Amino acid sequence: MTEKRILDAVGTIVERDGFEAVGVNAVAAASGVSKVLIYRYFNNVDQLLVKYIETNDFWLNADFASLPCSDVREFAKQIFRAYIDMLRKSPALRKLYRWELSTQNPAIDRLRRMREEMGMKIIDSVCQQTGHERSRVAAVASLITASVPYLSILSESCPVYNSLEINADSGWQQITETIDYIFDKILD
Amino acid sequence: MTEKRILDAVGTIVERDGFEAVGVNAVAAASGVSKVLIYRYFNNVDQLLVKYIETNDFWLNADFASLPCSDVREFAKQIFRAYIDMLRKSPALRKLYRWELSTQNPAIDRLRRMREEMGMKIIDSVCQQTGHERSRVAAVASLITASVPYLSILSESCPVYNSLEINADSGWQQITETIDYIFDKILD
DNA sequence: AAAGTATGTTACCTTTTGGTAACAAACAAG
DNA sequence: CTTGTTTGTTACCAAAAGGTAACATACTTT
Repeated sequence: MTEKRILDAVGTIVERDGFEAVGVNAVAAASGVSKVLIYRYFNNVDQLLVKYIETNDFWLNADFASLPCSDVREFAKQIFRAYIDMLRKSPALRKLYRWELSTQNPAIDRLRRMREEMGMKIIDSVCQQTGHERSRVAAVASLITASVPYLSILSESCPVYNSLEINADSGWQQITETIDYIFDKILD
Repeated sequence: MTEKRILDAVGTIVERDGFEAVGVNAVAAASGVSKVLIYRYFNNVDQLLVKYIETNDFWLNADFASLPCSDVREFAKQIFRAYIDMLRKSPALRKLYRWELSTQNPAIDRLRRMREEMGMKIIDSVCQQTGHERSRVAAVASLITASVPYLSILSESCPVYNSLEINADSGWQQITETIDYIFDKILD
């Protein structure tokens, strides 16, 4: 129960200030639990964060497998839509992506492996069913999947990017439509 | 002269550990200059960073205007190539882009305004000469210009992304080719 | 009832952070 | 010569960081 209170406090801090702000003192203050107990339950802050990431398992929550998959092209579009939705509605996920860019640890490595695995699976199936080059499909997928976290993180402090309102639905609708368009044009 | 030593030290720290690591103590240690002098020359760390950004003026250094601009499509491709090159070869620029995602201050605002202005100018000319919708062109440009900093930052700690070797020339060649390809397909 | 283990609190420690006061020397201008 | 400004050093301060020792309480287990 105390353990849960600590992890909940981590969640609160992450959503508000990001993973960078998670320290023993901050967590102790936010949870009302003594510092010493944090060290007893989790050995140090790193392992606390690992536990937080694992319990909120970011990539297991992303069950793209459940999407309707009639057409491959449509399936890919759906995946990107789900990806955008997740990042747009979850501050914690945005913070995770931001944190990744300046930190390295086992939890992040694991997430990357899962992401890589999932990505390859999708790219493989797209190639198989459309007959396109793997390298081309991989590059397109990378460009899109990389831009989405960047723009969603940026939107928190920069409302407009190249005239796109990235902090509003309208901007993301434009982005979604353009991703669809690229897919229609590229995977012809 | 002392001023230069301080700014140089900032550069060293930024390239190695990023803007987040620039503090009075760190700069004093790296430059061999007393803390007090840092406060005398620049009033605080924020203004020191502003000065550093302004002297290394990141967006004035990016003179895309000097590129050969026969065909618009070719011009756009050249710009993206230059953009990728800059980000790939300058650790400081990568660190700036990373820093931007978690900080807000006047210097960053200014950079964003310049970026926005330059972006709009290019997008305008592309639209004008190809007859494409502004919103579509803006969205494509945003997707690409957002993915490049993300992937280049990521490459420092994650060598492979969707099977692309983003920490090697080969991966970026693939990306460059695909950007060209997208342009040829989209700006038909 | 006694021993042992899990749970919690208080109080302390060191290091590093940003920031300043006070004093010393160098040098130009009256 | 002396006044004032620039340039610099030493030494200090308070706050916040990560981290631990020691003690108290409670709940099992034999």
